[in-house]
Amino acid sequence: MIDIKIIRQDPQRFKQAAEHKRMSCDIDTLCSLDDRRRTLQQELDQLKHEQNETGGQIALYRNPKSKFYQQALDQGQTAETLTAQSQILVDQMADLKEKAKGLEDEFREVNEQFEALLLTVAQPADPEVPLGKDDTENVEVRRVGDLPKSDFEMVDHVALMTRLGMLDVERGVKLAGTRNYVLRGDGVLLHQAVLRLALDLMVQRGFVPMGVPVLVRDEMMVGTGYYPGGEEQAYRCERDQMSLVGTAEVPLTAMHGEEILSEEELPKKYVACSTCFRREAGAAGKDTYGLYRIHLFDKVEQVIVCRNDEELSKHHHAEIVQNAEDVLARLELPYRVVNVCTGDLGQGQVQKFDIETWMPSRNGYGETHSASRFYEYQARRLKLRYRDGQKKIRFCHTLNNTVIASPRILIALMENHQTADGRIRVPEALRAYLGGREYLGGQ
RNA sequence: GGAGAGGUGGCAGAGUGGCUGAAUGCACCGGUUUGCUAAACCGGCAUACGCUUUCAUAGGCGUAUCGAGGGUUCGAAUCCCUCCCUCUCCGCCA
Repeated sequence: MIDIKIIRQDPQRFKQAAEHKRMSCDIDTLCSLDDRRRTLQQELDQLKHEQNETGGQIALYRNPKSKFYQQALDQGQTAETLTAQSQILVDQMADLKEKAKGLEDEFREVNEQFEALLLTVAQPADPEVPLGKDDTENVEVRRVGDLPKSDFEMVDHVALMTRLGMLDVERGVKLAGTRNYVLRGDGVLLHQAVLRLALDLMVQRGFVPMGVPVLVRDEMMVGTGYYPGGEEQAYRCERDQMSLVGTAEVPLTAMHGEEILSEEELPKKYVACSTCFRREAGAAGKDTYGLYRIHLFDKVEQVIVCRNDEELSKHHHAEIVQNAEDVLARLELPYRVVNVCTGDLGQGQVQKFDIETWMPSRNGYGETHSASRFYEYQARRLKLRYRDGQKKIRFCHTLNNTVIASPRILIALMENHQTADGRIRVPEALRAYLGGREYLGGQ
């Protein structure tokens, strides 16, 4: 969410931001609603003030405990005469209330519209973000690692894993429909090994490991920017007004919502491994094969909550990208980092770097990581604040990135590390998590 | 799921209709005193929004907020209703 005061100062900037992100937002209507809202509030405050004053005076005449009341009695007034005098004020009060009623209704309505619209204002992208309409215009930042070269016919992950008894797509679909799967045997062990490797690395780097709810109140979805707008992508439990999260970013970021942290405890660095649920609505027919686009997966996610300082945010952004790259290095996988263009940015994101890992079966790089920084966009929605050195209350900045998401990463892992004899070479760093095995399959 | 208890400021804890944005204590910040530390004493100390003074820091005024929403009343932390949450006991259960 953007501060309305900043929008008011430079509406043009936000119109353009929405345009670049290919989103629609009626800034003009928002501003006129804001004007109306403020006028109404002033009038209402004034009326309320008069009511409070009048109420206070009535209290003098009607409250036997007040000094005024006692003095009046001493001066020969009776309870009856005092009550009679107060009646004039009570009548005045009725007038005031009558006037306020209409204003209140209008205020409520205007304010509701205003708040709903404010939630849809896009955060302007960083100047470093390339202009572009969609993911085809993302800009490659760097490529790391050599692509595998083989003198044999490479097989895709589904064939490999099925043959090795690691994956059963058919039964996954029988159980839960398309985009579902059953992992088995080494598939499960490898999946867990990769997650654990990622988690351990993050803990080593000072991130606090967390176990968080994956079914959360809708306000957390709103607070992190997924709602309104993303309802179709989430499994929502209407009965309970709760949603299954598509990423642990949601609970990790929202965890300190409504709080005022102290500056010394920042930055908060969290890592959580959680199950992620995605409906993939609107993706029908896209990436239907294999483990690429599935409804349920596990992901180790990193979240940083830091001071309200753009340079600092950028610094942490680089840090969380590096963390992910280091995981891929340990898995000995070739990847590239892309600077995501404006048209492919989310509403609240200032900048996003995707990491795409080489997937031989796609003959290309496939997105495996996504690192975003939000500045105070999420924090403002979540009321996630801290007290700075001057004791001023400020909104935090938030950032997040994937550390590893599996089974998607298994596509790259299986395919890149397959051998001529149909086995899978286990990268050095992963062996400790697989009982020291150097290969999966064979024997 | 059944029965009961309860939700007040950073924390503890008063407050059952007006003088209560809220006693008191602790914590915290500033000051005085003091070889140092501690103690003692004095002062300050919620959040949000709007208006306003100012170059700005920082003020001033107003409104709202005692879990949330609605109601009764001239007036609600206080009375009534609904919901949410926490705790205790019982039942069930990974």
